[in-house]
Amino acid sequence: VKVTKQKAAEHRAAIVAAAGRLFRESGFDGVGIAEIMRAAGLTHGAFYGHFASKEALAEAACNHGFAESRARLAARLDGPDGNLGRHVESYLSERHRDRPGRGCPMAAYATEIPHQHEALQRQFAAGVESYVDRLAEGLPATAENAADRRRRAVATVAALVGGMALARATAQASPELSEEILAAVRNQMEAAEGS
Amino acid sequence: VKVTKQKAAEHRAAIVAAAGRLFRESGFDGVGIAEIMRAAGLTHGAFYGHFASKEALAEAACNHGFAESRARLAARLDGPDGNLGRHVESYLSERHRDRPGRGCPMAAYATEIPHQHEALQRQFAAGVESYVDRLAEGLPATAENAADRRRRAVATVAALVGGMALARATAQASPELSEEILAAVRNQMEAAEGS
DNA sequence: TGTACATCAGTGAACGCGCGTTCACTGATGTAC
DNA sequence: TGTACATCAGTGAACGCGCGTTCACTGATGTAC
Repeated sequence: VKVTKQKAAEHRAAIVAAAGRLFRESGFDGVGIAEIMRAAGLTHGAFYGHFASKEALAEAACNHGFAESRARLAARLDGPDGNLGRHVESYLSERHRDRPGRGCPMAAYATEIPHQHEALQRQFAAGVESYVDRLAEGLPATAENAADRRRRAVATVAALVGGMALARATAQASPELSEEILAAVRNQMEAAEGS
Repeated sequence: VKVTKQKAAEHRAAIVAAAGRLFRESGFDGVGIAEIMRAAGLTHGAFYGHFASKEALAEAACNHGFAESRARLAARLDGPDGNLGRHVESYLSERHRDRPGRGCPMAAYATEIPHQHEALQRQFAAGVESYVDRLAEGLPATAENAADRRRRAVATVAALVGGMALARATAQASPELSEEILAAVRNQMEAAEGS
């Protein structure tokens, strides 16, 4: 059942996309190859024609997720009347909270990364680095120097990721607390930007 | 091989303690019953005399971890010259980063919680709630009203948890980035407290 | 206080299921002529 | 341009391992007399 080279390439992309979504929704260890392949419209046997292992797929999916995430960040910072506040609003939204499969890889993976293999940890660290870089670029250029902007970018990312991770962790058991977390971090970011 | 009722109670406590450490180090799905029981000095067969399931143990371990964590928080806020800054320093330390097994359950578990069973999600949410409550109590009482203090407490927890989770996730692959994250969040908290 | 016996915490083998991975096979693709 | 054939993406059964859970058994505990 050989298929066109183009079809095969599309299949590979579909596998990465499905894995990216499912891994973010259920964790690396919470989804199996069979489920991912089903979501990609194939059977599990075809998997090893595209990737050497589940680990290799996790790396590709992580990488792809960060690329998407950076693109969204860039669009919000650079778009018409784009700015940091706009990004904060959509990052700390209920929509983002409730759709982890399409959201930030940091908020989805953070606490699992230390338990994963080294190559994936490197992918993740590179993703964080690139995300911070992009955010630092987008910060309003005030009198502060580059090092200060970088510090602010890092601290902002930490607050966003922590807020989203906790909002998701509490969403089911305590929707009020979850909402409160999102609002409190949004509020804090506004205050910090104002100062 | 029946043992004293007291011994049995000690065994149960040892199981919870071992589970609390191992779950925080490797995640709920990253450690098996056998490993936990070995760490507690017993064999795996004895487990079901103490707990109904691995899920039930996870709940007990989560609960216990939050209790420890709250006690530490209270000690740092109330102790001699204790204050928020003191807590921030030790929370965002390399020592805390490198010993997740004895550290904050939120920073250890946050992104795994949504994939776990409902009872555990409730335990976790209750733990977050109690941690926030305790921190809000410890905030310097300025002119701001109770709602403002609560918001600040929530935002502070989010920044601490996000910072620690990201510092851990990047520690292996990029120690510089990991250290930078801890420093940036510490810096931001000082600035916020100063204002 | 001493003795007989029921209780029950702990042991270790075994079960069953899920999941990552392998493999023999299929049949469409794309190339050599 | 048409035909024969090697290639190789995809299929689905099967393997092997780890892990949560069960169970028959052991022997010390603690209770009834």
